[in-house]
Amino acid sequence: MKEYLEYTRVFKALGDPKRAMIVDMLSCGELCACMILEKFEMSQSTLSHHMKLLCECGLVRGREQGKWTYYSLDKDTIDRTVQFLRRITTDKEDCICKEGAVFCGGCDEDE
Amino acid sequence: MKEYLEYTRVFKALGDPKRAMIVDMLSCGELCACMILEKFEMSQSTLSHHMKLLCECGLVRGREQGKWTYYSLDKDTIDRTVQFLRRITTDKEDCICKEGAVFCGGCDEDE
DNA sequence: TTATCATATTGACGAAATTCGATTTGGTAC
DNA sequence: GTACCAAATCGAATTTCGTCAATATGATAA
Repeated sequence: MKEYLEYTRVFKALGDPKRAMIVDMLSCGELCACMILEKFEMSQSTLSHHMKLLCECGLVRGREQGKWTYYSLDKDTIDRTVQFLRRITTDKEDCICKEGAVFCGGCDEDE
Repeated sequence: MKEYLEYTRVFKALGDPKRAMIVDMLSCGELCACMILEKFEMSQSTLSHHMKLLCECGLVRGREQGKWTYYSLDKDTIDRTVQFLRRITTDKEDCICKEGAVFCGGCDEDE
């Protein structure tokens, strides 16, 4: 259950087009905030907010150096997120659909 | 650009824990709405709303039969979403970070 | 037809997200 | 020290989201 919350935060972060584009930009390597800001029509405070969200869910790491902050992707979080997505979309023995009473008598009888 | 919108809708759909759980439940096969409803503490209208979102982004397909609606995962959408996630997080030649002027003079000079 | 059942839709509400301008923080340069 | 720059934070306006009760739709059963 805690696992769902962990990864749905990542998905929520990727659920905004501008944040997905920021992730894409970072795929080639570390960038400082000002470089990212140049590519988008948004205020500095808005970008900072997006970067905070991306960092909080674990997708991105920030490294402060002097007055700049450099951002890069956390490949480990990405790998685990892909694995989670694969897991919840693949048939498996311990699926939550098999826990407890999931039967709907009406449906079974009338089908 | 249109691609970002297409897949961020999928991520947004996966960004809610209950919807992620619904996807997980469907991973073992088709289920009717009433079966899913039994597993969650939410009203029928709320579930219907979630199912609509999951269908609209392409993750889930609905099949109406009599008075029931059966839902199942769209594996193709899932595969393409995983590929998209891999693409935007992997170093590549045609990355958007290489388009146009992305330089931040100040950063380069002072670093 | 009338009743009933499964699901979808509508309308309303509070909570959360997105955005910006203004300000603050903390580092660098003079 | 002061001035300046990059980034974070704050406060407020607007939009979107998640939720429910009530109602509508549409199929089946009697």
